[in-house]
Amino acid sequence: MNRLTISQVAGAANVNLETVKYYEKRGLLPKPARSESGYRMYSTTAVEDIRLIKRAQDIGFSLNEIKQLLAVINQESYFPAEEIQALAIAKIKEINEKITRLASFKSLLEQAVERPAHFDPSPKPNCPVLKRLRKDDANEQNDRDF
Amino acid sequence: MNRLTISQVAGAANVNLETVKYYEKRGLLPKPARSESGYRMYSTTAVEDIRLIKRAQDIGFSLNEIKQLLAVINQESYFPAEEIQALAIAKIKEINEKITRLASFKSLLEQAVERPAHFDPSPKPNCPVLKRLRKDDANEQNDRDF
DNA sequence: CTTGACCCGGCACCATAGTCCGGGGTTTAT
DNA sequence: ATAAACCCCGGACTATGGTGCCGGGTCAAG
Repeated sequence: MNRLTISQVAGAANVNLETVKYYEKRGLLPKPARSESGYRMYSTTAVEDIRLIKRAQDIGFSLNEIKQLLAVINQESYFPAEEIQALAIAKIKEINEKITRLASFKSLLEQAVERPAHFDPSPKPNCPVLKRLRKDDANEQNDRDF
Repeated sequence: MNRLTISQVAGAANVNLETVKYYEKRGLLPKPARSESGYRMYSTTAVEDIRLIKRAQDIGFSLNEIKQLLAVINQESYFPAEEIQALAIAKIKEINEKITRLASFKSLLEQAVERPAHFDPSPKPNCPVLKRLRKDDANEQNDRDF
């Protein structure tokens, strides 16, 4: 309850002021109290809320997903507990997969770094790392929705 | 060298045909050989290329970043080895950070799952998990570029 | 040899996630 | 009490990553 203005919140969360409004419009941030003259008044928790959203986003969730996830996290679910439960579990699974992918991509890059291109400036079309990478990558056929 | 058509490649990689063209246009996929009549002819490696792109993307890299990363990975660098080295190292660091974020977000969700909302259907505004989450989240102030 | 499925290039269109702008009030520091 | 700085809302604009559509050529099966 620190009566922050929108620009203070935006500044503290390191986002554009418009982004704060945008998240409000999208329903990711609760509608803040208003001053007599109509100015938005925030408490410091709003800053943390935004930071959480940004983290979730950075991790690869869309704003809609984050909205759902927030409902799960603070149990503001208007639909059955089992559903949100299932949602959370699905997301956890997704996160695990993502971690796996990150790890393998990372080792890919590490290999590339360890074997620098100092020698052999002419690019071989079939370097072993590329092949390896492709093999690593070939299994696990996730069905995306395009 | 299996002489795949674009739709076969797209089908195998589970993306839209237009996406394949798009990646080519963006320089993420090498320009394929053409048949006499101008049809694109792919080898099976194109499928793996696309899958790799999709994975990298899923992990949070933009197409431009992926383009650079691909250059690093298959050493098609037209710029100094140290630079691509540095790029790769920076990306590895990024990946590590992302893994950390994923892990903490995951444990957040796990907590929410473990403590289902069966009891107390009225949403408390200040549930302990939310607070916890916010605290977890409060440190580490990464400076984004908005 | 025709018909349906496929491909070409180019351009239009879409969703997501912001970001900016402008006209008009408000607050604050001088 | 007045300028500078801040806020309001609505709408336009941007970038990214595709996706759709179209007229026209091509390929393969019947």
